[in-house]
Amino acid sequence: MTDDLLSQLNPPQQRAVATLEGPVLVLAGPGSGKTRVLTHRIAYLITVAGIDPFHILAVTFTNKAAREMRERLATLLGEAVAADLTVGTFHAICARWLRRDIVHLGRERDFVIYDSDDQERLMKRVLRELNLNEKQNPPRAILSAISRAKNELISPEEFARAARSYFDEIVARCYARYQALLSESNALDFDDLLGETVRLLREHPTVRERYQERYQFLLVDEYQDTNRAQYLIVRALAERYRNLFVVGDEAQSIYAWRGADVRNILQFEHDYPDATVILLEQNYRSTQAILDVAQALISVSPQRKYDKRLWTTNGAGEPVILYEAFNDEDEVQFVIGEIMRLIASGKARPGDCAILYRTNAQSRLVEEALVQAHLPYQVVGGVRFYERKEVKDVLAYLRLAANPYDSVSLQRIINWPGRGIGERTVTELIVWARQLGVPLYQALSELASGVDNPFTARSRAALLAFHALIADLNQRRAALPLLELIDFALTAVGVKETLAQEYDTEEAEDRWRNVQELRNAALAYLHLPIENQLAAFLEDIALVADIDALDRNSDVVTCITLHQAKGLEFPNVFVLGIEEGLLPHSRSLSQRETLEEERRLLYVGMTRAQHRLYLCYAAQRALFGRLSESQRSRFLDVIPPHLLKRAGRRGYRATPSLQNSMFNSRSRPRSEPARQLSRPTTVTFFAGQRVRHATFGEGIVVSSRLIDDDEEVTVRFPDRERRLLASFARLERITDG
DNA sequence: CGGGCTGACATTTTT
DNA sequence: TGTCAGCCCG
Repeated sequence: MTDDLLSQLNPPQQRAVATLEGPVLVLAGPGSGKTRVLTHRIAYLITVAGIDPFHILAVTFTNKAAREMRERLATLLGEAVAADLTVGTFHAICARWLRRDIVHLGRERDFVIYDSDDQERLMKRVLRELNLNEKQNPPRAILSAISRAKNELISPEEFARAARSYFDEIVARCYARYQALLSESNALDFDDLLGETVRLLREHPTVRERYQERYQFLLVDEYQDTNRAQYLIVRALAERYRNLFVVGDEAQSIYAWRGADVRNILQFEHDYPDATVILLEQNYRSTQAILDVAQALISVSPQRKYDKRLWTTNGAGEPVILYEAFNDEDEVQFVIGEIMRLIASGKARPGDCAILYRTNAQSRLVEEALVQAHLPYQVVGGVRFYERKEVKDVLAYLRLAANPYDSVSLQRIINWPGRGIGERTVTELIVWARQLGVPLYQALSELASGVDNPFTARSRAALLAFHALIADLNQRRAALPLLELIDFALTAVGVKETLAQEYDTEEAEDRWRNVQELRNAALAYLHLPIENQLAAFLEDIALVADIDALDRNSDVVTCITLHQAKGLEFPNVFVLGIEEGLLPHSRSLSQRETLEEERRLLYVGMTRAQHRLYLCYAAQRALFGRLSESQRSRFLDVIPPHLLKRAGRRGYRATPSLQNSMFNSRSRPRSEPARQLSRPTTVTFFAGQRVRHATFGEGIVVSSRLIDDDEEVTVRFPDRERRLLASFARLERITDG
């Protein structure tokens, strides 16, 4: 067994697996087998060092990774051993710990977890209460400021003290009220799961020691993407035994925008001077051609403390293709055509292909084209199942059954289905509850007991009926198995009838199917004790990520954002929209750090590819359904041309309109002149476009093709069709309006 | 109170 | 392109 575990590994991997004690930092380049190292190390700890799996904690970046790791270990060591390990994401692990120990912080263990939609609803309520305008104070912006504060463990009071700007003052007031309402609702948001855990470990030495004793061996994956709170959790746990094993790659740090701090990994050696540092540089995933391109891109990155040099024995492989498209439609058509070609020639199956993009919005066009081509596919992300309205509405009832103080859920369905409680009445209820200083649900209870209240008899009756419904659900929770509870709720609420009434037949059926799917998901929880079923169900739903649903076993094309693609690999990878403003994204251009993160994002995308990598960009792209010109990304300009094989509209460069060229020259910093490859300038036309010719007048473009470095455009003029060379004809585009 | 219409406006990435 | 807030009317 021991020999087995090490014999399949290269020397640095072996060191990483066999260095059992003390802090270890593994810098693992993409495709260098870090997952294998992690699982083998755990197996080694258990079988060779005789460590009880009970004492091992492994933190992964996604639930899916956790599940896969546990499965692999079950194969290596058996189900029973794997079951004793603690494996999960920071959020899932913290949620579990808090269920057990949050009482030490003076809170209830049946808390609900608020997702970003819940957070936004709560923040809107806060703004209304504080008489703040939603337009001037966007809830999302305020929430993101609060999230940043929470990641740094800054309390509302501290935030208020440090506030310097007007915006910070606003945020400070919102933060305080937001936190009060969360607590009143017996709810935690994502950041609280981490922050409250830090507080628990900090403020309660006996609890901290208990966890330190339990988790004597710690493993943390994707360490470059941990935030301050996660760093503190790890530090607190590792304090005693110092058996801390972290794996990461600074070049793949892509989550600074949500609080990840790359300094955590860069300063590991400072935090733990006795750390063993291991570099994994042999790549087992990609061809040399792919690595060369990726290396060219990342070598320009300024901050690289650990300069890994990836190498492989895989051979050169096929050249990386750069496709220059007329527009986004053309780009997608090329990708589909290429996938079909690969499949037809037996070089690939649909499941070997992945289409990567920067923003979810780009997936629409891709999806449409895949449908048209009859290619099977899956889109990761986009409209999430558990965020669909009908699903969240039903969930709101279940959440109230678990915790009636959940005010966001209560407000969500207090009038769904319509039961005569309008906006006016809801506002009145909120104001009244605040006067009484109690959560909304308790205000309803007060109402039932007949105290003085501001409601009309009609409103009061409606509110009481609603209160009775929730109280009933809440009572049945303890006695009913989850499935029966759900069925009871669906019937009592009249969900099916409500959907039938709200939507036309087809959509109502669609939505009802989604509700049924939610019900099916509950089947997995029936083996638990009845009193735990609902809580476990709700918690898992709150913490699932899109990527968790990714199915690598089905033979379908995967469409996915660059962020979600981290950690995955595919034989054939297509990266779309490598254009200024999209990748790098326009929101990242103003700061060096955010811009560099975009570079790493593309690096992550490129290094997902095993055999074939296609890089694509388009000269025109529909944005909000409006056509706009784009320029190839600066990231492409640092790749030596000989590493790329160009395809498509070769030599194309957009002829910017006057407005565009003004915009471009202004938006590009003077200190950084535009890097341009020397390419002939041509003009691009596409079918259907209206054009004007000095002699022939107005016409419509029928088709267009490239001849050498010029473009032949066929245009139908009033008299007849003519073929023109774009460089001579001086065709003028006619734009409507 | 509820339904329907319109116009404004927004999109980065996600546990 | 799609969503959502705000307005009007029954």
